[in-house]
Amino acid sequence: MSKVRVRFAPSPTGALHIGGVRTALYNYLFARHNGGEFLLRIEDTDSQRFVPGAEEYIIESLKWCGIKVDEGVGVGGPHAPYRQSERKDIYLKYALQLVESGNAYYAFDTAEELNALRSACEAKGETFSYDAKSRGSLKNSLSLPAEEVKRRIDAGDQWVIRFKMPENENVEMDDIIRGHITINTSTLDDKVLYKSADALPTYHLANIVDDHLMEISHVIRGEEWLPSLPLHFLLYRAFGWTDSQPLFAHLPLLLKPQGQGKLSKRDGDKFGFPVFPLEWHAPDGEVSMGYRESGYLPQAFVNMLALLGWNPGTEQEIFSMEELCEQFSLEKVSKSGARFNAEKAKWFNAQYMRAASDEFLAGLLLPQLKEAGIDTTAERAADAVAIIKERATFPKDLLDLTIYMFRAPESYDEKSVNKFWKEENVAYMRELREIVADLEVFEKESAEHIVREWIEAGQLPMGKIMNCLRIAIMGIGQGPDIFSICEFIGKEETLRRIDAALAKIQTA
RNA sequence: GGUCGAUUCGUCUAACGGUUAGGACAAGAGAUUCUCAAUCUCUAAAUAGGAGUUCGAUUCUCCUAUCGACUACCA
Repeated sequence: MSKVRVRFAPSPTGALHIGGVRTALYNYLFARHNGGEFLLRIEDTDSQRFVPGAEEYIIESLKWCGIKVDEGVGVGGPHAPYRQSERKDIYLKYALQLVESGNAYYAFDTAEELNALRSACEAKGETFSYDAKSRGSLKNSLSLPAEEVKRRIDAGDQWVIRFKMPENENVEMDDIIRGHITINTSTLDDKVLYKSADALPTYHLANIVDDHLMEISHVIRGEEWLPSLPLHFLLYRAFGWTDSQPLFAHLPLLLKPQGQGKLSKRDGDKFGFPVFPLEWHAPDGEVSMGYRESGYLPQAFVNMLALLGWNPGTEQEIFSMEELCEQFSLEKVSKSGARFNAEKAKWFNAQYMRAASDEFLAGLLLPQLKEAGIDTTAERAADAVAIIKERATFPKDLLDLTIYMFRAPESYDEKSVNKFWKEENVAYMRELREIVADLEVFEKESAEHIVREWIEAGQLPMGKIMNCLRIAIMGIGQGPDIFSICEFIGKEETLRRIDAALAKIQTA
């Protein structure tokens, strides 16, 4: 097999949604798995829909995900340029080649004329199609005399080049994911390949020409392209490139979490969770949230996305990018569309949070502490994080989970106080304060041992005492092991907080 | 409407014609703990329907239903 070369070829018409990111990811994984190359090509042949900033957004998204581009926009390469708008000069030649070989023709019908025909047909309950049946009665180089065609072109009339779809021919195609597909050309129309108005090709032509020129070996793209696969097969044949034609794999679509239809860019964040990898500022001022800004770790995001439509057939769920590269195969991609589960996405993030090193998490916590007016060292932050990291789903949870380790409570949770801070318990707290004060070694294990002995010896109410201690130290009724926190804040601070609680809280 | 595609627990999915149809998220119950999470254990939960092929069908074929994509001088 020739070298594996795949491409991700988005159109810069807005932010890349997670379906697009998944397509890029699968292309990347396939390339890595096969020792091949991953290219990024920008398909900006629609000048009408171009959105400023979209290309930068795409590049930044891939970077954040850890998807490295080997060749293409942003990195260059032997087939540069990789932006189709910068390649516009090369497409006309290929379009004309098709006209000369009889596979395409000039058409002069205006958009208005065609729209009128469409509405007229619709009114009759029919569908207009520019095809073998209708092309003879429309304005094109097949129906018009040669002089007329020449005159129109010379006069600067606007024209397009359309593919001349063969009549009643079965196109036999193979798709790596979907298997064998047969389509009869009679159901297809004469697609526009090139338009003189902006001297730009349409997707179909540009795509085939560039994939050929860039020596693409596999086209891995969304299922929405399946209906145009026969056209693409026929284009390869018309150009005489069948032998070097890439293999195709059409990925199942990502569906809207609620309602119906495929996920789209316009879905923004109306579902209460992001559909974009990064926060997106649309030109109209609308801001949509991103996975990055919502606190997802890129590894968790990639892991979650990889499993949406693919799995290796084992029960493994947590994969590093390296493992994904190693195990990915198109044969294991499922055929049906996937609706994804926001809860599971959170679960993945929590898994990566708890697996992260204390130092890494401390790096996330430190700025939050600073914001809260707390100055501490990276070591202290790492120690704090070690105590609570399996309780965090997102980086932003870290502050709430550790704040009481750096700052004595300013108020005490009313509900907990009412439940536990009773006269008899407060008496125990006074005793406990003295036991703590007498401790020579202030360390979790030994302190806990001594306190427990005291409780057991006096057959005291363990739960009540511990909860009161928790209220005094943390101000709230829940959290991690209380002795770990006491050890963290130290003996002096522990005593200070107990004294403060004793002085400040009214008995319930 | 037409063409194509898809259909396994609520969701993501596993099971190269032979399994008590497996796992994960979510849900429920229990264990554990000083509390809350986490963790562990358990429970409930699915082959869209109907024909056929076969000794045997989640798996192959056909029909129906449902869902989806496409049906632009958009990608």
